[in-house]
Amino acid sequence: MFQMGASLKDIAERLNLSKTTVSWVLSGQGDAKGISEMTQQRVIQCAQELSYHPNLLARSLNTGVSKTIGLILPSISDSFYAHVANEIEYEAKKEGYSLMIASSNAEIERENAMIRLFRSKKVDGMVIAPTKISDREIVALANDRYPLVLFDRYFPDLNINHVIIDNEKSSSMLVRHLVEKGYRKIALITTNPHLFTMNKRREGYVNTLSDAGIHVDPNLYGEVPYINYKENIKTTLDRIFETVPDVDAFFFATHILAIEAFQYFHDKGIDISKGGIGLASMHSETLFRMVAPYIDIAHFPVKGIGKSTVQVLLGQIKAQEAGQEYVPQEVVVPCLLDLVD
Amino acid sequence: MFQMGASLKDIAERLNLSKTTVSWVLSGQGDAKGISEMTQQRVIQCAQELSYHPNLLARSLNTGVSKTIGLILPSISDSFYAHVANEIEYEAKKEGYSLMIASSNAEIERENAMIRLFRSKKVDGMVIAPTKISDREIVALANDRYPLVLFDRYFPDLNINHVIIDNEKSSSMLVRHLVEKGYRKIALITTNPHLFTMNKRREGYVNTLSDAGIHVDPNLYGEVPYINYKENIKTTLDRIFETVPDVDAFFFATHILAIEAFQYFHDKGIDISKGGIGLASMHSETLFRMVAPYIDIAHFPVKGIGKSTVQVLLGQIKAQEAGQEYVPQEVVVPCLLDLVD
DNA sequence: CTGAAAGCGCTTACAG
DNA sequence: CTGAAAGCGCTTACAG
Repeated sequence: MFQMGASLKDIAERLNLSKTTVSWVLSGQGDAKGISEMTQQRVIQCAQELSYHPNLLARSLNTGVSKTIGLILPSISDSFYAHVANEIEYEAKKEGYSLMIASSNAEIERENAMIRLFRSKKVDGMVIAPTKISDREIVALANDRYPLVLFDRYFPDLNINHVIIDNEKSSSMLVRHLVEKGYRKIALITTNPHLFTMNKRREGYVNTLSDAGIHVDPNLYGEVPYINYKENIKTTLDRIFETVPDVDAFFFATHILAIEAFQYFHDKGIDISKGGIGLASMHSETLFRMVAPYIDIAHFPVKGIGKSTVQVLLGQIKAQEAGQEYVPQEVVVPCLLDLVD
Repeated sequence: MFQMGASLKDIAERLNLSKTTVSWVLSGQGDAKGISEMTQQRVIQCAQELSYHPNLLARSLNTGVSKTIGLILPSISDSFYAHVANEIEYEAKKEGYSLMIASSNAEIERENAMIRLFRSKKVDGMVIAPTKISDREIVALANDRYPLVLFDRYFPDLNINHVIIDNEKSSSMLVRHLVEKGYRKIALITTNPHLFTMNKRREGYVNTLSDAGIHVDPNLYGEVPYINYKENIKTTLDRIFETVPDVDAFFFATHILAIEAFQYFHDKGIDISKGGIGLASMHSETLFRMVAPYIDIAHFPVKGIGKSTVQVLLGQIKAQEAGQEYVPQEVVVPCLLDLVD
């Protein structure tokens, strides 16, 4: 070890006071407990001299509250998750909570391991963007009433807090706008269709086309496995262009697919800087607009997701601290539509 | 509180064993301590039934080791920092460490507060991308021999671990390549010049031009204050085009400036998709290449930075655990050059 | 106005 | 092969 640092006891001994007294003044209860002004001064003084840092582990062990929340994401570097993480950290900090963060790499056993670890580290609650439909440790958390909120993805049949976006509505709006602009052969490019989220986006697409009396051509549907999607998307697009040569628009169920498609179009000499081909995407990235000036975008509300997520989590923590029965919540945060004519 | 969960004591009582015995088998020392096979089975069995989660706070309090490292970044959502964070988390996890993360928003008092908090939370060490030249709490950490490594920016006069990139060399290479391609009026766009990092990049630029016998025109130098850089860069570029109308190339000391410049060029009708104007940038982002196919890039080695950073940190932790004197290290990770002819 | 004591859940000499 | 006891650094009734 390097320097272990001074403890309450050190200060108490040095000042010939009890640990109790020192603890009280250092935790701001000096006046409340009626500690004399002078004693308080001496304590504060001494704490500074010894450069006292309270041991929050000891406090947490005692109080059962760690003032820490655990965040588990498929990846920290993905720009969507990174932005949400940033918001969560900001909101948590405002309420006096720190953040432990871990990525699951979309591997279920990693996710499970991280959940167990965070439980053992006694985080007060967790925010998780889950990897798979339902799962052992998440179910265990829920059963034990461990404060928990899911986002991005969730399990319709599990009664757990979750904050999601208005998947169906936003994709409906995007597709409707493409239709309004005159596009008729609109391809849907999506991934991991077992995800509830992706399904909802697909429903939005299908329903909107049906409502508009447009045939939903299965040949215009492309499903790109998440693993190796950068390669797989090329095959998918090739196939669509082959089977439906007059495809006139593309709707990407998530921005990472759009990015790869841009590259594909570029390589194929398909110009997307003009308004020719119709484009729409759920979420975007830096420079999206410059590459595809006419793309319609439903921006994920990262701020709203981060904020709701923390609010809901703290709501559960506080309710349970107060011994109340807690009813899990669903929060739907609308996307910000960015449509171009 | 929700469920407090079972403790060693609960298991011990239930099995009529001592906490010692239970602790030993659950921490894998069963065989070493010669606990009978049967007892071990019973303990493990019971732990499962009670769904025992060891309280790592208690362990840490006892052992003085939290197996946690603290990471402080200007921003979690910035793509460079997010990628480094991802690597750090990965490397740390491999070694059994968890990550606490906080953003300083490039505000010095936030940074200080987070350092104090992490000290109190007893992280075993910290990785910081500091905000300002030198600083109270960082100096305090160094004085107390607290395991610490700085990255991205650092203080030449403080003897602290740091991992940085080959700023001067990489910018030299970029500028030299522009010169080789025939550009002569190369503007340098930089920010926060008080940063050691930015200075080095500027030196690379200046030296390379001088060596090539090219006049270093102060009018070609643009310094964009970090605060509100998205607005400020426009003024800067306007000024350069005014004073040096035949400027033929731009070297951006960091990618975020390049991104804004792309927008500026686009708005001004300056086409960068052809090879006309010379471009170079330290680091890049998604879609960079599509927007500016001919830009020369020195990619920041996020993997290398993440890896070195935890290696060095763990090196210090282990050395000090072993009671050895530790000498702070400097690690320079080279950028990956991506030059286009 | 201040203190002695118990306890949070672990680990680890020490003892048998 | 197993246990009693002290201690990590805090907080918090309880007592005076």
